Amino acid sequence: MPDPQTTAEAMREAPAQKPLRADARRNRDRLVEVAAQVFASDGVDASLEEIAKRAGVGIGTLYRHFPTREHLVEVVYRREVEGLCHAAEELARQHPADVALELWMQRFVDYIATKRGLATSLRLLLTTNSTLFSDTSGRVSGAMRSLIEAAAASGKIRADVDASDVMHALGGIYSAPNTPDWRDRSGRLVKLLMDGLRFGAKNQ
Amino acid sequence: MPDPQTTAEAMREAPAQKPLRADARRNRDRLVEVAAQVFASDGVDASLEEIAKRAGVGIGTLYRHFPTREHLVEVVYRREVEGLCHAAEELARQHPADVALELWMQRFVDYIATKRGLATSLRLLLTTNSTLFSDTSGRVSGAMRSLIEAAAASGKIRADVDASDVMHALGGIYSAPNTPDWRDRSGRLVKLLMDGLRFGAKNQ
DNA sequence: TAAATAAACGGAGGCGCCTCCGCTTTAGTG
DNA sequence: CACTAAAGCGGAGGCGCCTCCGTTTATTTA
Repeated sequence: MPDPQTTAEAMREAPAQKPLRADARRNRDRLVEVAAQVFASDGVDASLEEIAKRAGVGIGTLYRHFPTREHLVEVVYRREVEGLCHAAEELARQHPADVALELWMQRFVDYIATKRGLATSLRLLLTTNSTLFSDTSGRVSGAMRSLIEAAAASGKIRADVDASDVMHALGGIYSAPNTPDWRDRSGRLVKLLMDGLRFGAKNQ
Repeated sequence: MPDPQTTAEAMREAPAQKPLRADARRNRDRLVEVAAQVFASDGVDASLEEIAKRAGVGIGTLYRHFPTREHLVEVVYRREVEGLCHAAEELARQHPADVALELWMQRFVDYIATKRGLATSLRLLLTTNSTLFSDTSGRVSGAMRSLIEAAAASGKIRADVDASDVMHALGGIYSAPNTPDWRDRSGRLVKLLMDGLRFGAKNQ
């Protein structure tokens, strides 16, 4: 019988999946990376055979790692959300709190922009897979909350704002129609929002 | 300029579609009929080529009439709802009001049962296409309301029930798990519901 | 290092989707 | 009825999906 403590911990951390063989791990990572690019440029209905080819693996390998298109999309999506949240920490480290917040919101908006085209399929995935939804939206709003609290604590923005309100304000971007000047508009929206947040702040 | 009244009426009745040529109409009807059977037995992911073949037409013909799978599914679905509502009138004509209600509810339940397997795809279609949802649910609840009101008016069931309550009660069927004795269960549910409705009725 | 074995690879093949366009049929017109 | 234009037909063809299994490769063992 195996050491119960080790087993239990391993189970909690990585549920029942032994480490992949080196080549398998390489191929898997490569596939996710390529898929992220291809989905971004061609949409989530892009050809999986194309993705396999660009990743330099056979279609069979793709299907072994990701039994359905949705599996692959989910992994890519989670990775992107992770990147977004990681960027929040990075920006917080390298800029004054209010600037970090502004830069991050801009990046968030850009990210949403790239997802607009995929909205239908992605919405479907997010409604079907409720775990995915709660995980990712929790991560994102958590990142935003940290940035806002830090900015408020430093006195760079007013202290009386609620993170979820700001989240909703950014959400207004969704309702904007698909005009060509979309990017500019959203950029202005973020600036406007920041002005509002800075208004009446203690420290400058 | 065309006669405005004729135009307006034609527009309201059949929005901008001139009558089909005889052969086209024949093929279209045939396709819908075959599709209904095939969807029922194989699910809404059944092969469209199979449907075309069984209907004795080329795949091109199917696609001309129904540009996407969803179009075809929608037409089939509307037809079935129509059938269900028509059955309500028919039953009302041929049976005492309470019996008509009971028979119809049984039929409704059976109908839902056949749709259980398709639930995911159908739910998707119904959430995507909100017109379809409101049209059909309106039709169905209307049919039910008529039956209930007639039964209440004739004194065969109590007069203090609300049609929407009964609708909800039937909806409880959805929550039942996919056990093998599903049919029997739902049959008993309908009987139980009818007993409740008859309890304390004026006329027997 | 060599052999053994378990893990992973990859692409052929079969099937369904959907478009495109040359051919057929229908519904008017004289 | 004969003719014609418009409407409709249909299936070949190209592409993507996904499975299956013979071959290759990483890891373990001796």
